[in-house]
Amino acid sequence: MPTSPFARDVYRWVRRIPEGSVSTYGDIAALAGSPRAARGVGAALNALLPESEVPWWRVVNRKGELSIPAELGLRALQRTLLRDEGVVFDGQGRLDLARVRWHGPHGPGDPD
DNA sequence: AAGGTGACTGGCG
DNA sequence: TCGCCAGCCACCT
Repeated sequence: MPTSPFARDVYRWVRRIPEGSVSTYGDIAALAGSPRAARGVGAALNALLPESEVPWWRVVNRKGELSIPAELGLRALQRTLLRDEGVVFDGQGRLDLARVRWHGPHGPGDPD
């Protein structure tokens, strides 16, 4: 349910993140055409939450951490969903972006 | 319709 | 790397 053209593009790109991979707010913002709208990506994802078909849990911050607020157990849910896809967290609750980061539509394995 | 908020980031010490 | 800070910008009153 895109409420705006921007949100529609955000969902569109997030849907392309492969299972077992993640992307960052900044990367999605860039793909959506607004490189500086990383916060906007968060706002767009926040507007859909509960059981959307959009894999919002595959979006993390630039440090490989979960930015979603811990309240409502959403943080734990995201961690669980990612773990179930095989995404590994290190001892500091972060994931190795160099290894699980999705390289976009032109990256290996996802030619456009 | 104007102003506040925040699931962000890059730059700098 | 880490913490802090000031832009940024889409969302929601």
